[in-house]
Amino acid sequence: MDTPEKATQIATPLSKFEDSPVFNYINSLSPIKPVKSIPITQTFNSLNFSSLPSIFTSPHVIAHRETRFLKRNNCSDPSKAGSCSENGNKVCTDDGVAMDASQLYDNSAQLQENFDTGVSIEEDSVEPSSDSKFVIELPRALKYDCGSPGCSSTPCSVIEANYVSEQAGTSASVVPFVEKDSENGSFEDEVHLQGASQIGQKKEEVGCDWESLISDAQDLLIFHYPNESEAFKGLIQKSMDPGARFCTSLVTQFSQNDLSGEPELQMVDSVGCSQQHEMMEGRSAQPGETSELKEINEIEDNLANDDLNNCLTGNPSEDVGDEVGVCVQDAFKRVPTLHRGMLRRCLDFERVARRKNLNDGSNCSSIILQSNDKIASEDNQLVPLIPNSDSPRCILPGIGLHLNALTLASQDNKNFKLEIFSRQLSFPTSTASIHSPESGQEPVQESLTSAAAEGDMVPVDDGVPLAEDASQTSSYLVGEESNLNSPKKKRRRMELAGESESACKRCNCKKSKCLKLYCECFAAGVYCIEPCSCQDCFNKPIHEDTVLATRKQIESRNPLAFAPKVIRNSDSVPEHGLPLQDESSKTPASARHKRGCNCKKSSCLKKYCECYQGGVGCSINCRCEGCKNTFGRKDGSAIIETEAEQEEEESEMCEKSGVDPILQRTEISNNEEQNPGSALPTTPLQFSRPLVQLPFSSKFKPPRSLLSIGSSNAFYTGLNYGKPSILRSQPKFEKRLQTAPEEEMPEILRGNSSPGSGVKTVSPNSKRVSPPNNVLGSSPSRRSGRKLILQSIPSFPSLTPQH
DNA sequence: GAGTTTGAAACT
DNA sequence: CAGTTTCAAACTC
Repeated sequence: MDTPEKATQIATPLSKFEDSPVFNYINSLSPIKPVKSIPITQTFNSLNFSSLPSIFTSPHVIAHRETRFLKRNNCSDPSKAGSCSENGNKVCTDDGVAMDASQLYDNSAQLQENFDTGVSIEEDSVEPSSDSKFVIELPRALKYDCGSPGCSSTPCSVIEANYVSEQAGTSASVVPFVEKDSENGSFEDEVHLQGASQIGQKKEEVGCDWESLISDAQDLLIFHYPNESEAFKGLIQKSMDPGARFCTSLVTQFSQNDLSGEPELQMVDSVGCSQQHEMMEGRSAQPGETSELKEINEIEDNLANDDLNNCLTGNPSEDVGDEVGVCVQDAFKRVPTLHRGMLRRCLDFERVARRKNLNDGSNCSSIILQSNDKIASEDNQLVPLIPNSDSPRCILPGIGLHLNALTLASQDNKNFKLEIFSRQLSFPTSTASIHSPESGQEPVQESLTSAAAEGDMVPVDDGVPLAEDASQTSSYLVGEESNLNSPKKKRRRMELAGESESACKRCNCKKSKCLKLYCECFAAGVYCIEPCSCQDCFNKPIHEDTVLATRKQIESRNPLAFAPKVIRNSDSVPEHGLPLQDESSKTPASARHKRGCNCKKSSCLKKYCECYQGGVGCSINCRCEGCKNTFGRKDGSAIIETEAEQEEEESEMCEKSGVDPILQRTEISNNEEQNPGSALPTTPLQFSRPLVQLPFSSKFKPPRSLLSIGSSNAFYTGLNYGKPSILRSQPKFEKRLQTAPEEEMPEILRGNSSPGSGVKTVSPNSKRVSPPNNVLGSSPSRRSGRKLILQSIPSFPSLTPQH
């Protein structure tokens, strides 16, 4: 449905757009004329698209944001992607209409990321309906015009056109956004009307774009990170594709505060402009979302900045894209050059490799290519790539950072955020969408959230255990921020602070050389830093090659080794649209440990238990004994966590009171069993969780691309999901679920040892296993499990259709 | 801070 | 795949 409609839509929007005086004006300005995108993009978009949503949704609460990030990133990415990978060509080649979406898409891997970003953006613009699109485009044009004077409208226009086409292609994929877009559309319309006069708004928009850019830039930074400032510089200045430059410039601006703030970057003009345009487009495309994304990006940026500051006083590399910075400068000024810190910690080993590649050729492209290579092995991987790219930076750092930033965000950051928000606020719907973090913006967020109401809004579960993501992110922050002397203290502090504590990963390895998963830093995909008490540490940039090689080895053994251990459902749920579940998703229970724990003595009540440590409940995948995980017991399938949790709690209560825990457990197990099976299918959440886990846990290896990504654990999961089709990320889930569990589900539920068994119920809990069989048929007494199951079965199909 | 416990990771 | 060993975090004192 997407493609055809998109095409038509695109055409309409364009036509409309063209009709608009603004468009005409832009056209006059820009030498290049807008080219309609190629259908091919759609495929990418679709792919990316679907993947993104699913990915984001499921893994972590943050995932939503991430997804948005991705989207945002997409927006920005497009520019980046364009600049970086092929995009670089695009962006750079303003002249040559580098914009070719097709080119961008050409690189599948690149496409994934790019697509994701681009798609989301495009989708927004396109999907929203011709009107929305139309509106979006116009704003873009305006933005471009206003935003980058030097760049002149022309590039922008071209870009826009390209985007439009692309968007059209992608639009289908991003269904969800469409609605928003539609909303935005009205808003945008206004913008258009105001258009010319709205330069100030443009700035704001630009700021948003910048934000997106920044986020992108962060990504870039991350990529470059290994190289550190030099890498940045090199990437930015040298190879930097326009897009990359753009991003980098943004980043640098952030980092450096731009303070100098001079719009030096004329070089960027064409390119930069194009990038900006792209960025702008991204924004324009998704006014609301973009704004959100921007906010997120900003947050990330802030976080990154903070982190960087904390971690490194290091200098960001040089600023390249001052131009962009100029517009954005205001907002970004605050951002110091924290990137480095981020970079340090965030190491994406892969990225490092990418950087190398990038250095060789086009930075971005090379990076993408690498990822692609890895990913290439697996079709879906492309999608993963995106996540990966994001994940490392965005997810781990980004997300965590965001969260942290929100909470920790310096006043400056807050101000910046506030500004952004205010700006966004100007945009009715779009602004609402903004997720911004909690920090100062809460009020706004609330309003926004109410408006958006979606998972995205659901900010992160900072408080609770986001599991790795959060931990990682936090870790980064923490690591940088708190350079506590003793790791233990630090850790404890972290713990005290919250789960994020885990984020700061400081290792104390003595024999592993920090090259094994024993090392938390290595496992998290970050380099060891001073705070670490490790001995003979090889997990340092100096030993980058060794680290990468080791990482590859480990990944070869277990592609998911570096994937996030905890998978969150929340994202997926929202998409599906189950409200209740959404909430449940918020709960820790919603998330599940990828592999599950194997606790025998800790009762899953101590940090020995990875599930507990990750702040998630135990799942079917767990083989723990005497599980008392307060976040959710095994049986309590994540699915209906809320209920399950309640039940669990009740059971616990009973236990405490003297009731047989075992009995309860059995019940629970039944539920779990039921849930597992049901969970997958039934509610989005349910299935999302199980799905997520199942695929990985059960299948495990699927997603290699993710692996390649490495650090991007969270993303990883998302990636997997993402692969499928654009919209279908969920569907994919379903498919996967279906493929794995789902199809089996019925049997499993009924006959198979356990639904979970499908996945893994496995031996440990033979107890549970037996019940499952009965579960469906037999008893089901209470449990929501049945309901879930029943629902689940039907729901599965229904879910897809809904989409 | 040292020692113990614990469970994941790695190895066989 | 199962069992054992290694390892480092988590925990206790």
